[in-house]
Amino acid sequence: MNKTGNNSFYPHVSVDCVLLGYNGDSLQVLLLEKNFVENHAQFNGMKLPGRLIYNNEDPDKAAQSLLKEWAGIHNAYLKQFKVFGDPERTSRPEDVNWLQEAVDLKIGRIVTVAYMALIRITSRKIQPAANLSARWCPVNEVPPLAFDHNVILKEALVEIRKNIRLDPSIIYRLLPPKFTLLELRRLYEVVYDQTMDVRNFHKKVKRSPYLIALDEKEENVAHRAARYYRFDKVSYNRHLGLTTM
Amino acid sequence: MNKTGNNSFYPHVSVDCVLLGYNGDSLQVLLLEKNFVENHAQFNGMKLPGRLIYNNEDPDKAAQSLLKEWAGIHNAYLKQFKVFGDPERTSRPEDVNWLQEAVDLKIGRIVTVAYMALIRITSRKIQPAANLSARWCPVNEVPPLAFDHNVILKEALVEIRKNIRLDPSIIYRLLPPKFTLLELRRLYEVVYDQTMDVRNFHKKVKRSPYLIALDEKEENVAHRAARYYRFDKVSYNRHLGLTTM
DNA sequence: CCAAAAGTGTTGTGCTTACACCCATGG
DNA sequence: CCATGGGTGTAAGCACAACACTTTTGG
Repeated sequence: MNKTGNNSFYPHVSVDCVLLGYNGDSLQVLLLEKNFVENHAQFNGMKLPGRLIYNNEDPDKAAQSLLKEWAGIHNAYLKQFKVFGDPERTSRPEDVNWLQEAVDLKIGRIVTVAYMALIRITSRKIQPAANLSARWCPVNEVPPLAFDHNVILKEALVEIRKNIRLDPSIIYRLLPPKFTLLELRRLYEVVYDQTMDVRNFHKKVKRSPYLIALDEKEENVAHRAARYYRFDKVSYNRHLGLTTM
Repeated sequence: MNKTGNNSFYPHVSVDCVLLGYNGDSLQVLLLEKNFVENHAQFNGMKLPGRLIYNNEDPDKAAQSLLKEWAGIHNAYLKQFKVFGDPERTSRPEDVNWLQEAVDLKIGRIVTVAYMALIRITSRKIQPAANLSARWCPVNEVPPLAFDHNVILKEALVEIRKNIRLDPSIIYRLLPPKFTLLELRRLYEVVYDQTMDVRNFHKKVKRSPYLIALDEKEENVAHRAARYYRFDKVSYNRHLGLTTM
């Protein structure tokens, strides 16, 4: 191994973003579809949103701009979680073709910084872009993706669980401002992929000073109406100061 | 912001390693001294071990090789923990000079992947290298470092505490194979920078099935001799399977 | 016998888990 | 009146924090 004077072989740097969304039912990840024709053959495949960073761009900023571009959101929870730098990660033939199509550069290799983000899926449509279409895909039904993106996704899911344990506030980003305890519990069950006891769950969350019961209840439901709650950021931050040390 | 065809402005990628060592007394970090003369002025300063990655090198491998180079060790706990990619991070004038001295390339900017490693400081000497000298420095007495290395160090210390909570086995890498509970407690106290109650500490660690009491005791100490313990990896892994899910 | 560190037990508090029934509402 | 989910309490076990004295050893 040796340094050479030829910069073009030094790695390029990209960001990739595992954008996780919740629609009140299942956890989904945003995938982009890549379609292009090469030598009269059609190539199809999906990938995570991502791109090379610009000359003078902070990777964190690049990830933020991806989030804005694809989800139209600029204040989501967004966290860098790992670098994937294996020199072979972009060398599968389909992936090489895809790269040459997308970027008009001879790319030696790409070191990518992986981010994860959490957003609430609303009715608002995801923006489609130039030659790509975006769609939400349940995390359990993700097809084989380009590059090492299946690995990146898997690691993001492990990471997000750790992060929610350390900082429960981030899970509330997946819920509307007012929510019932059933909705909250469903979300926990989806994220951790396990069922939870109703009574214990209620006791647990009611201990949290930042979960505030409202006077409002559901309306027009064919059963006893559930109370709405909201997450209070101010109380949460106060509470955090007391529990972290 | 725009892509250009000129690759030389794309970021270079480096690895930096926060190598934490314990000598039975305090937590130390390995720093390299950089000395060079420019325009008849002497430049001094310290930095974390690190370098650009080679053309076809996985950053993880690069970090491993740093570890081997500076600590002569190849099986330490070594973990990637964050990327530092602010375009301005290498632009302080002293740092620019240093870079031009060390690397005969015009460096636009460097995105660095930060690693942390834990090792036990033994009597064995740290290898000095070509134009650099290495030395251990207590983490509380670290001088201003090159680039953003003070920030990297600070984040590594936060990160290592999180990691030890999630995986206590890594703390035993800082102790000799046989150790007393006093030694173990001192280490925890140093890492978490707080004193711990002796009795509660004993109760806690004795609950761990992977901490094994030996029949050996200290010898020639001017007080009641303490029992030696050892960490058992096999029991630990068994135990882990039961507690993580 | 003194100095220095080893080693040990109890109590209260709070979190976790397991487990079953009545209540409110709309249709 | 029935189907649907809302909402609640108790007991056992375990982790955690606070707190003080006796034991062993060498000098």
